[in-house]
Amino acid sequence: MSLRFGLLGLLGYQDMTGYDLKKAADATIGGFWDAQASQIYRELNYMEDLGWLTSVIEFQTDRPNRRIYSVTSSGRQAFLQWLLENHTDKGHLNKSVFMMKIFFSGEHSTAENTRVFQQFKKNCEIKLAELESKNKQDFPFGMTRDNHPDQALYWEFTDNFAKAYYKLCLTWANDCVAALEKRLAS
Amino acid sequence: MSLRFGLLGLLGYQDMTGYDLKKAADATIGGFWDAQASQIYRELNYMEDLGWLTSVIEFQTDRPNRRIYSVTSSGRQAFLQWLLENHTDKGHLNKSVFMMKIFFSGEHSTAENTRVFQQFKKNCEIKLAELESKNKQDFPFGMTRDNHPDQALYWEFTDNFAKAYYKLCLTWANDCVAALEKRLAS
DNA sequence: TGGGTCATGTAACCTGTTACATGATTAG
DNA sequence: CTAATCATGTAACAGGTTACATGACCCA
Repeated sequence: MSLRFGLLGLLGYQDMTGYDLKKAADATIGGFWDAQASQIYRELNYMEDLGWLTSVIEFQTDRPNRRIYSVTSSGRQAFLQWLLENHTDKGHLNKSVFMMKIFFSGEHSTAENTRVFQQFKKNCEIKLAELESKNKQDFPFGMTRDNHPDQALYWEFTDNFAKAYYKLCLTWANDCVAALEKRLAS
Repeated sequence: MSLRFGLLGLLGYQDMTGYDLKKAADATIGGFWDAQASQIYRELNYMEDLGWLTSVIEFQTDRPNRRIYSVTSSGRQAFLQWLLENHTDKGHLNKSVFMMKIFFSGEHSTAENTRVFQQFKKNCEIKLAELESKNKQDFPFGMTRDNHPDQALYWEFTDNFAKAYYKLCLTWANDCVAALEKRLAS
């Protein structure tokens, strides 16, 4: 349900194809939402049925044709309403498969779990590095910070959150490893 | 798919009914997994079909009968295998409706967004308080730390993560509010 | 010549959510 | 008297995932 509105939001910045949207989503909301191409096409189709989007086909000879979507006024309205609706999602930690596994990791050996944490740390470092490098570039498809000064501050907020999150993961994992080592020693 | 294994894990500590499991899940993995009773019953049913669980009915006169589940050896095996499988979920930030809304909040007024952050902070404080108070009690249904010394350390890890997460949320929200106020002033 | 990019989709599936139903007992 | 607790479920739905299919062009 939320990817739907994410797509509407992105299309509010710029008319795009499903293919473009996949890339735009990865570059913008990708830090907290992994959008599947198949779902994007399905949502676009559905929203066009609802009258939230219209599309035109751009014919190409050397490449596949492109279906370019634009938001209608009723689509825009639906988007704004969604933004104002009461958040049922309150930003809470939820559905973390990783935490589920950690919770039950007492079934493994201490040595093995140490390795799991080390791997986890590596993943976090990769994520952090991605975020840092992404930072320097602008978003694609005309979604530059200059073009959208009112939005850019909020883009930064989500970016800051993601960075702080992965830093937290790193320090937490370090603390866990330290606790495991202490246990091994005793 | 993961609730499935969460239930298996909990039943590994203690035979229980679906009703018990709902409470046990809330008290243990509730910090990062909100389990729905209806799904619990469905999963129990499914796992019994798979042969991962067996159940006996305890007849009661004054209250509804209780169907008590126990893990079979094949269920135990499936659980252990799941634990060892490569994590596809790498603990990454994903599917955060809240972040999605923040990302697009440039459409609102600065004043309104400040209120959103204040509400968010309140929610986080409530969550933190819950975690602090939960801390002092033991888990229900015989899942005490003394009974499960090997597991208790990992229970703490997930608990620590949840606490650190909500603290991070608070400082982040404070920073956002500060940035918004700075903008209002300029 | 093989893999990546461009570009769009379908189908089946799995997981989780929401709403509803039942009905006795007990505590405030 | 009323609300909560005990206890188990069903049905419909929504949303997201995985796997697959197509086919041309371009670069190494």
